[in-house]
Amino acid sequence: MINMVRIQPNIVKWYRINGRDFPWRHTKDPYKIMIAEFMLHRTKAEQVVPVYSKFIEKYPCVKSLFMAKGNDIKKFTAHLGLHWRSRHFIESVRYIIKKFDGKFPDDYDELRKIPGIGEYIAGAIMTVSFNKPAPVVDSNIARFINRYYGLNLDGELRRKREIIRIAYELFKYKNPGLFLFAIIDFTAVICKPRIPLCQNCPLEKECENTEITLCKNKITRPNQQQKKQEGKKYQKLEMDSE
DNA sequence: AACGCGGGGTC
DNA sequence: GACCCAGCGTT
Repeated sequence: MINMVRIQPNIVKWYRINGRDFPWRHTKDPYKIMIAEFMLHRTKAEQVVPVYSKFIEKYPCVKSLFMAKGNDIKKFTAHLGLHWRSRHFIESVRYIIKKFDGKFPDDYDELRKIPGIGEYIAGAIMTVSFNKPAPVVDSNIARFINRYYGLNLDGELRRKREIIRIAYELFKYKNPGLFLFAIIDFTAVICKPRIPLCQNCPLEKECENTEITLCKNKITRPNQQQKKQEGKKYQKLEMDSE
């Protein structure tokens, strides 16, 4: 059996104190979430902020983007790389207008049919915009699940059945959209790819990561100085009692 | 299941 | 230099 009683409240609690703030976190509008996620595709969030803000200013809704010229849209993605993504901005709203009369469906499988929307973005819209659980798995969430439950899987973690199943269970939280933002920041700052800050982790006690002992003994020891400096910014949290 | 994509930052 | 980033479409 999977133990996940305290995971979400603790990650959310950590997030309320230490989380990052981004403009797309102040809306539930599925259009804006979609635009943000298109831009965040393999791209650092900090890099997306100015581009997103200007884009939403110019194209605040589905219809305004539908009327836009392709060349004008390309100017926005020019500084983000992966230029083929500009197709998504154009074709997604065409599809939404044609098939859904401009209104986003609150259904995972229907969202998946929109050009440019894959499993992750469909899940993000379901949780953030519609407050419904979905199996949202990005590379960070996959890494967290693999570590915390000591699964020791390797390869393409995001597509492993077991990881997707656990992610779905995790997102059956009362506020799945909030949990998404929280776990994204938590995995970016604490349970990060290299040298996770285990000593600042509110979940350390119940974490079954075998990688951690390896990390503590071998990898992080030469970097104690670095870890201490980073650790100062984040208070260790007590476990939730609920 | 594996691969390419890209500018921009970090280590 | 090597590696990573709120993934997706293609093969």
